[in-house]
Amino acid sequence: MEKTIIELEQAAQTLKLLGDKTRLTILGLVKDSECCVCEFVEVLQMSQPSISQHLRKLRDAGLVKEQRRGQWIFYSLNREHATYPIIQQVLEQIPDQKEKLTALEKAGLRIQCDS
Amino acid sequence: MEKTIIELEQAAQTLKLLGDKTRLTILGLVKDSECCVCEFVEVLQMSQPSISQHLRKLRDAGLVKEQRRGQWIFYSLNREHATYPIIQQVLEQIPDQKEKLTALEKAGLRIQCDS
DNA sequence: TGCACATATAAGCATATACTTATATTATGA
DNA sequence: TCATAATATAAGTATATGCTTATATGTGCA
Repeated sequence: MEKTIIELEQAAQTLKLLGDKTRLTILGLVKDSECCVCEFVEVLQMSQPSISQHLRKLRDAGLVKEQRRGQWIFYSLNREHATYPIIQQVLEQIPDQKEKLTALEKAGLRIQCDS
Repeated sequence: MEKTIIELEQAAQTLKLLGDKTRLTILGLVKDSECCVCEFVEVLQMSQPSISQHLRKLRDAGLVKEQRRGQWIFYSLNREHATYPIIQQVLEQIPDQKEKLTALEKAGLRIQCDS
């Protein structure tokens, strides 16, 4: 496997974004499945504008992709990003966030959308 | 090899420290060999107080260790830190900083101290 | 067309961050 | 003991950050 070296400046930018509990959790959540804003709000127990602002930073940096489906906007991890290898490594070393989504599911709060 | 999971909060704290070009370079430098403050100043072309302040943050978080030898204080990577695996992975994915030290050496500015 | 929901954006504000300059601390060596 | 070198710390300041509340935008549906 070819090893790609990530420019220091770009690595620092990504690491700065990862260096926040909220954003790190968001990335941990989208690692496995895409999520919409209201799910983040529910899981993280934060205000909707605050979540939106964090998502915007992640999206502006290109770390996540957004896709509108009906009234929801789903966010997913951008695995094509130059710094994705860093994100991947980091996410492997922190607790899995999946259970938080299954808890949502049990509470009937998971958004299932196929429009 | 046992895989250790790093608490999200602690991971975020370390990532925040890594998310700065200066500190990321410093960690890249001490990855291979310990360095003293004046070497960082030379390599990074920044003021001494600024460097010292970055080093303090890294040391307060426990990411680096310091050791006085005569009038110099040498800094090295703390490989016992809980989040060291993250740091290690990140440093593997950015350009090696070693050449900057060899450049210093050629310029006769490397501190060699054995007191 | 109009209302409700999901989301984004704007503006304001308190705190954090990363420098600067000035000064203190510690060690060396004449 | 004094001057110098290496480093740390303090104080000041401009900018960045992450929230808040208020409002705008876009979609679905009666």
